[in-house]
Amino acid sequence: MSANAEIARLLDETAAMMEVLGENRFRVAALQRASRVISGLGVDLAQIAQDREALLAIDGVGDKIADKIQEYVRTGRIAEHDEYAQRIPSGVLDLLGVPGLGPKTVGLLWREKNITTLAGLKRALEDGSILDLPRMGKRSAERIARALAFTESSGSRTPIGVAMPIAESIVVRLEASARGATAVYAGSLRRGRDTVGDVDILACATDADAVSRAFREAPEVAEVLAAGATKSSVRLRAGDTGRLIQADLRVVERRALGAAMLYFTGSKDHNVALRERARARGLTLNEYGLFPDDGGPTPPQVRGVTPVAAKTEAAIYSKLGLAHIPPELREDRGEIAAAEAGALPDLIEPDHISAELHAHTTASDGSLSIEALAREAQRRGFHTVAVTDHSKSQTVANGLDEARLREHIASIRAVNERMRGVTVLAGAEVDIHADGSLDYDDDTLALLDIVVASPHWALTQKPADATRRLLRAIEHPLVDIVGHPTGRLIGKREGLSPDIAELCAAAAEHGTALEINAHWMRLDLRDTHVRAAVEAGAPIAINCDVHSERDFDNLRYGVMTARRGWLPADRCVNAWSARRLRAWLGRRR
DNA sequence: GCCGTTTTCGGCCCGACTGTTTTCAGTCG
Repeated sequence: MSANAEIARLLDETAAMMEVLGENRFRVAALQRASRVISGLGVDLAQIAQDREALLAIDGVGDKIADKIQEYVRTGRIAEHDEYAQRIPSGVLDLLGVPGLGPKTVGLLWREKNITTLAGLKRALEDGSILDLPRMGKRSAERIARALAFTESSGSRTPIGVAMPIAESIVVRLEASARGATAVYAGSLRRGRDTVGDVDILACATDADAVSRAFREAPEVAEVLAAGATKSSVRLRAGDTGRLIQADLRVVERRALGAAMLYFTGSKDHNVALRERARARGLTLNEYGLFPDDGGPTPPQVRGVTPVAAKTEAAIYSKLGLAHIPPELREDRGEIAAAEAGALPDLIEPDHISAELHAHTTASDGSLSIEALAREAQRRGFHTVAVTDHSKSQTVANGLDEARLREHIASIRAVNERMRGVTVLAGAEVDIHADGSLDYDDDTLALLDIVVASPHWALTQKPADATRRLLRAIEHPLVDIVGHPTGRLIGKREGLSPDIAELCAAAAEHGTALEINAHWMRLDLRDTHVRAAVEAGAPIAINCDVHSERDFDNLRYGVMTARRGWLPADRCVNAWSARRLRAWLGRRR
């Protein structure tokens, strides 16, 4: 695990322990904020820890947290974390992971009933002893029991590729449920995060009740958690995955849809920053609109105060003196300052993509023939598609040895001769061995139009080894793209933790593209890595790693990840004209 | 514990819903 991830985890755990102990909530919030900022940081804290000014320049990092970062880099520990860990059994923090159990209840469970593990909680629910606690009735106990079952079955976050189709089908159903109804999804899904905690839906309709009913009575609903006049929460069965995912619906007034979208899209940190900005301008912002701050005793919308802006997000940003900020950027990572300065990036969009540069055919583990692949690429409006089947070491994927590769290249060239309107490139996805050497020799690589080099195994190497390995591939004169550089699988495999800054600098120097693999199980590079690559000046590829026709549909997840990394279109090789792409591929051949 | 166009102290975003209460605490986003 990288230093950043570990420091973020220790700070977050410290905050959780402080919360259970009932300590000052602002100190807790400060640690949580620092943890979030650090986990999304592009630079490696281990590299800059000596530079105190650089640490203090990080949002949310002050003297105390800078001390903790330096302490961690020096000793591998944070003493304050250890002290709290002495006072609280570790299982108590697991209890906080159960939805509906907050620090107060967890603290009570621990102190009053000595419940310090999920198993202990389960026993107390079964034997009814949990009912001894103050404010703990039968209904609360039942709610906790269901929440516990939920965490055990599918407690972790859901990949965007699973959640997005669910959200889209809910939107369609709600819009059909009442005349003139409008529905949109918000939350981290709209921001394009690689995983989501839940699905947030907003709806407007004259018949709010009909929309709410349609939401709660949908066939996928396994359980209704809340059913208010404007807010409903349910747990849904997520397709055939066997897991459950929470979905929340808010029914809002059409005239305040923009304010609601802003509020429910988040992120939390972005919203807090916007509210602080509003306050500094004598305004107050909530999910009903941007209002003059008249210091009234009740919320302005309750008193019929006319909002300064509410209907659209753009109007609210405008009244706050900001350009409209695309959802993918709303993470409080400098987007507000950029919007104020008119310096937001000209972000890439799905329509900009006109080449797929990582695709497999039946020659290795794909399901399409070369020709079927080419036709599908053409149908999607692409000017170029690269056939990049696996190299010889990928025996499980039917990787090609040199002899088969030569035949394959001839077949690709033959198809390319026949096709009109789309260029089919002869390429390969070549394994990067653990030491950074490649799976084909240079003479073989020189036969190809394009080389994607990817790590597929030895994905538990030490960070320094991984950095050396990937650097060697980036510096290789015949490598055009490094595919899914860390090899992570979301929720399943952490993958490599190379020094991203070093890789990006080398990629910029050698003109080698780093790939965002658009498959929703990978999304690797991840958003923060893309941001580092953009800042370093490295080219980026967004590829679908096509194995079947449907894989092309994953492009949108890759593009959302790119946007989260502030990627402008002209830095993405897949968005270049055929001519520019050819010139780049020919630069060293 | 952070932070500053209200600035080095004294604030720190705001509302919906539930359950167990008779007016509100806890949780969530």
